[in-house]
Amino acid sequence: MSGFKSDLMQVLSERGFIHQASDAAGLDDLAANGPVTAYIGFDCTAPSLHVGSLVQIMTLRWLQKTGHRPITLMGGGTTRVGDPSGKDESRQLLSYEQIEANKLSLRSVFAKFLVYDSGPTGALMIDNADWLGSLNYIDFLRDVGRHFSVNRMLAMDSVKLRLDRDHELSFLEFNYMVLQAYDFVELHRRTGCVLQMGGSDQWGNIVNGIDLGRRMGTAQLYAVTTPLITTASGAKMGKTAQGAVWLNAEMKSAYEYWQFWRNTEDADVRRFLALFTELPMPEVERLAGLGGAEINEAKKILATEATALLHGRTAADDAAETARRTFEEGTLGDALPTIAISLAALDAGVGVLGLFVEAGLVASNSEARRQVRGGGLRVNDTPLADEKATVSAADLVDGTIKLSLGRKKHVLVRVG
RNA sequence: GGGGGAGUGUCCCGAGUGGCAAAGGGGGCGGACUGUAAAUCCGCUGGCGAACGCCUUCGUAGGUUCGAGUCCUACCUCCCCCA
Repeated sequence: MSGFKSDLMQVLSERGFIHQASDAAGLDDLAANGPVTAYIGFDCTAPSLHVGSLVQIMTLRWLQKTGHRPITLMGGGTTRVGDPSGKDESRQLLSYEQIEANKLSLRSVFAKFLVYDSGPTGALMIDNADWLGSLNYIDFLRDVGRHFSVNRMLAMDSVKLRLDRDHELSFLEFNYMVLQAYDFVELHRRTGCVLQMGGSDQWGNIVNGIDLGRRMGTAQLYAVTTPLITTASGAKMGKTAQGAVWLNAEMKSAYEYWQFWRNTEDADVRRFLALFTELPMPEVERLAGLGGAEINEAKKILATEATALLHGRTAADDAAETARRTFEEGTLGDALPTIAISLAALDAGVGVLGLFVEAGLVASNSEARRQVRGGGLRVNDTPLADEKATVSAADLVDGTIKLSLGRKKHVLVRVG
């Protein structure tokens, strides 16, 4: 597995980032001899990235740390077309305004993981709308389109999936791979970029880019894909009941993010420590080797380290401390989610069902009712037996009321 | 253009003789057991309501009927066969 000369390939391979590589030895040589410029493309289909994209971001981070230059390519252009890879139905087209809004919202996250400056390894943020938006159709077909064989395109997994299942693949989407391939060539011309990385579902698209590059006379280009991260139980990473585990702080607090990692399955601890923290590998091995209940210590470290990368060390420590107080001492931590309620309303008495809805712990009064019947709701750690109950100022403990759904989710109510 | 088939609880897949808030899975949430894990077992899984109950829901819009997911008409979308 190891035996790489370059720090880049050595690190990526030993930490489990590499799923496939087009010419690992060639890339290793290149990376050992000087800075390599590499990019990963990001769709602008949502206002935030979620943990599913974290592998890609970490890949770029390691790339930069080992002395190379990362490019985050925003798919401002390609998102207008829509990537059919891995989807068996086409998505709703997003409006240009939506795409722009998403793009702006995504940017902030990258700056936490990468250093953007003008130095030789300074990261670049580029938008493929810069060139895709102004393409001339005829010129594009003559220059780029002639290098694509429809025969081969039809054999691509992303296309075949749709055809085999009799699902529609629009001509629009059929062009996606052409545009992405062209991106690679264009980025090579503009920045000397020779490596494209991405999730394993992007393999076909990336290799197409390499191919197009050869036909259009670029230098040798390279591909590396990362494994699709699923939990040991087979579930896709990043989706929870509350929705995706978002990276933007306003959509997922540091505390909730910490909790997400804290609840990692035992069998995933080693893999996740390697992928989502920067702890040295010997330390990762030591932590992953902890048996029985001790593995919980490793999970806490995983949670704190992963949270620190995204939200900063202070917020991570704070989240860890809040969790410790909440779960190990049974007291309250100050990073728990909080809602405010007016003193007047409290004096009048507030129905518990509505309060749990307001706290965001349940979606509706009906759901709250059901949870009460199932014994899932607690006020100040006392199981709620009566759905008609109200809370008042008398329930304040040190100025707060603690609402809980299940063992793990807590929201504090404060007067304000 | 002609003929045939399909669209179901807005998470997904899927049964459904005119009485249906609609079978069954998966997923999710909660409970028990644990280590804030996994596995297992149990409960819940449209909204409002303290409650009898009321409202909304089966591609869309009309119609027949005491009553429509189910029957009729038109339309939309998709699939298959023929041209």
